[in-house]
Amino acid sequence: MIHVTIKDVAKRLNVSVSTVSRAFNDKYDIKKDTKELILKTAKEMGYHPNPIAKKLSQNKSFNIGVVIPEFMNSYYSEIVIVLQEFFISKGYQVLLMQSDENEEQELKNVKTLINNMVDGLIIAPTVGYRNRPYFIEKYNEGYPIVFLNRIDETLPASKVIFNNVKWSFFATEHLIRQKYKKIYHLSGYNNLCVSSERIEGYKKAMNKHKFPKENYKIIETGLLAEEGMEVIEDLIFHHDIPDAFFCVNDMVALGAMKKLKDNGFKIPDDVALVGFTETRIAKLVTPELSSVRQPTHDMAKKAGEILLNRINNPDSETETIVFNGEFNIRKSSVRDFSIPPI
Amino acid sequence: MIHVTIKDVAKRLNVSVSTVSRAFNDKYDIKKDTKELILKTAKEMGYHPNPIAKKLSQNKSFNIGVVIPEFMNSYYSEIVIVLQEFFISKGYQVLLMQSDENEEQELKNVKTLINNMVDGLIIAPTVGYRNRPYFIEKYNEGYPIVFLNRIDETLPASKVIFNNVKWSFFATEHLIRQKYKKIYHLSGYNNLCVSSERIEGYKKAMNKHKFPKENYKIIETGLLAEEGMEVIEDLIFHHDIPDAFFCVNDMVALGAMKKLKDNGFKIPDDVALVGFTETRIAKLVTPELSSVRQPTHDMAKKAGEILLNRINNPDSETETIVFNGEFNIRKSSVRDFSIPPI
DNA sequence: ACCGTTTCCGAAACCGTTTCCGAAAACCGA
DNA sequence: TCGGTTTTCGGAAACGGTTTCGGAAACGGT
Repeated sequence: MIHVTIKDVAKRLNVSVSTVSRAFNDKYDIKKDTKELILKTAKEMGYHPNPIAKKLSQNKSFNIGVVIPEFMNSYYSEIVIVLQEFFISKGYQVLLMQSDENEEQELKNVKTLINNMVDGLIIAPTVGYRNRPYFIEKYNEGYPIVFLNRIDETLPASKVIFNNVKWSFFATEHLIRQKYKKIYHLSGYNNLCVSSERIEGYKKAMNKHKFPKENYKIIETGLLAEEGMEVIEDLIFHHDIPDAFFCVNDMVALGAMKKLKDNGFKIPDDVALVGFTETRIAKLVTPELSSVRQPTHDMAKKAGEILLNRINNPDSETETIVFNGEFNIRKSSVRDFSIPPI
Repeated sequence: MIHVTIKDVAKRLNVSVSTVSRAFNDKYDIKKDTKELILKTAKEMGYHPNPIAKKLSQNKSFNIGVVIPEFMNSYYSEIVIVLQEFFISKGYQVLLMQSDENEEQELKNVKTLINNMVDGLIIAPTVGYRNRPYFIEKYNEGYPIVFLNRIDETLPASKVIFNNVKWSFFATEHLIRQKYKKIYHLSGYNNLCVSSERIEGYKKAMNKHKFPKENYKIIETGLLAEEGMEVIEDLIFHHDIPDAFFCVNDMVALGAMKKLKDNGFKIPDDVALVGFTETRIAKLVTPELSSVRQPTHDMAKKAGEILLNRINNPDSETETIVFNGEFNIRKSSVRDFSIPPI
C-alpha cells in the first residue's frame, strides 16, 4: 500500500531524481544502460509514476471533458465508449457529464469541467441555443473544443456533424416513392438544430414532389417514445392519421408505432413509419423499423482526433467534418416490394 | 487565460498563502472578516483553486473509478448517470470504464484506474470469475471497493445486489399460475452469477409445482437479442417450442419474441414471454413485455454511499445490501386475465 | 497591570514530478 | 596530448496548493 516514489528509486540506485525521471520520459538525454537499469529496478520496486504530480508539474490535466445531452438512447452510449477508448489509448482520461436535455445543467457541466482544468472538451449540445455564446467565447479564447452532432454547420468552430438534410430528404422521398400520399413529420424539438435540418430535408422532398399543403404537416414532439405516443393519441382523437410518418428518431417512431398498432392500424399497409439515428431496437419490433444509420463510431473517433490535434497544436485550423449515413429500408415503410426503394 | 494562483491573491492582500488557503478550507482558524475579504477579492481576481495541486498535496485524487461490463443496455447507463451525479455533488470525479463483457479488458480497466490513483472503485463485474481473486486481494489490502450487481452474496466484500432468486421465482411462478405447462428458461451465461441465481429461482418454482423433467429446460444464451433469436431458430428447427419462456433479460426476451412472431407464433396465446431487468423498450413492443424491474437508481446511489463511507472511514464494516424489485405483468405473459397474476 | 487562553496568522516543509542550467565525463580529430 | 564537442547526469527551482508549528495579537478575568 505504501507508495514508492521516484525518490526511492533514485536513492536505491544512487542517481538523481532527474535521471530517473528521464528514464521514464524518453525525450531527454540519458545513457541507454542506465535507462534500462532504472526501468528494471523501478519495476522491481513496484514504482508507478504518480500521474497527479505529473499533471501538476506539466500544467496539464490529461483529462478530456465530454458533455452529452442524454444517456438513454444508445447513440450517446456508443459515442462515449469510442471516446473513452480513444483517449485512454493516448494517455488521457475522460470526464463524462450528461445534461439530461437541460441547458442549465449543461452550462454547469461545462463550467465544472473547465474548473477541473480539462485539456479539451467534446460537446454534444443539448436542446436549445442559450449556451452557444458561452461556448463560442471559450472557443475563441483558445480553449480546445470540438462540437459533435447537434450543431449547425455555420457555427465557427471545429465540429463533427451528420448530413441530416440529405438523409432525411432520402428517407422522405422513399416514402413518396412507396406511394404514400399523406406524410407527416414528427420533428423533435423546434429549438434543436438536428430537428431543423431534418425538417428541411423533409420539406425539400415534399416540395420537390409537389405535395399539397393538406398532405403534409410538421408536428413538434420531443425525442422520447412517450412523446411519439402522445402525438398519435392526439391525431387519432382528431381523426387526422396520415398514411406515413417520418420521425426525428427511432424512439419517437417506436412510440408512434406502438400506439398505432394498439389502435388497430396495420403497418405498413395503413400507415408507414421511418425512424432516424438507427438503434438496435429497430430490428426487434414488428414490423422492423426503417431508419437512417449514422456512422457513430467514426464520428466519435474523428471528434477525438480533431480535439487531440488541437490540444497538441493550438493554432491548428478549424475543421468541419460532415458525415454521411446509410438508409436501412425495412418492412415498416415498404408496402410494395416491387417498387425500387429509392 | 492566465491562471491566477493562490500566491497572486496572497500578494494582493498582503497576507500569506496559508491564510488564503485557510479561507478556502473552513477547517482552520481564520477570522471571519479576513476570510470574507479573501473570498471576495479572490472571486474578483477570478481565482479558482487548482484541483490538481490540491490532489497532490492531499495525496488524494478525488477520483472514483467505475467499471461496468457493458454500455448497450440502458441498465448501466442509468447506473452511471446516478453515480456521476452523486459523486460530483460530493466533490469527486468519476472515471468510467467499460469492459465489453471481456475479462481481460476488465482487468486492464481496474489496473488503469488503480494506477491513476482513484480513491475508490465501484465494480459491476463482467462475465466470468477469473478476476475475482485479484479484486478480493485489492479489497483485503484495504482498497475501497464496492461491488454492484453481478456478484454473489457470499463474496466477502461490500456489495449492492439484487435478489435474483426471489424475483425469478416470482416470474416463473406467474407463468405457472397462468397455466403454461412447458416453460423454458433462456439463461444468459453459465459463468455469470446473476444467471445462476435466476436459474435457481426458476428451478425452485418449477420444482415447487412438480413440473416433470420434459417440461422444463435451461438454455444458455448470452445477453443479447441476437442470441435470443438464434436459440428460437434452433428450437423451431427441432420442433421444440414450449409454451412459455422466462428470459434472463429483456434483450434476450425481445429477440425471442421477434423470432417467434416472425414464425407465426401468437404471443401470449401460443407462447408466453417474461423478461428481467426491465428496459424502457418493454412497453414499446407488441405485445408489451412482462418484466422484473430493478431499483436501479437506488442501487447505484447506495453503492456510492457505501463507497464514500469507506473512503472517509477506512475501517467501516463490510456491507451487503440486497435490493428487491417489482414484477410488472404485461400482455406477453397473460393468457387469461381472470386468473390472479401471482 | 499582569498572566493565561484563545484566536489568528506567517514561515516553511511537503506532495511527486518535470525541466532548466551547468558541469563532469567521454569522445573525437588533429 | 590537447582543445572542442557531445553525452550524460546532478542540483535545484518550479508547479499550486495543504498543513504543521510556533509566535504575535487579542482577550478576559483577577
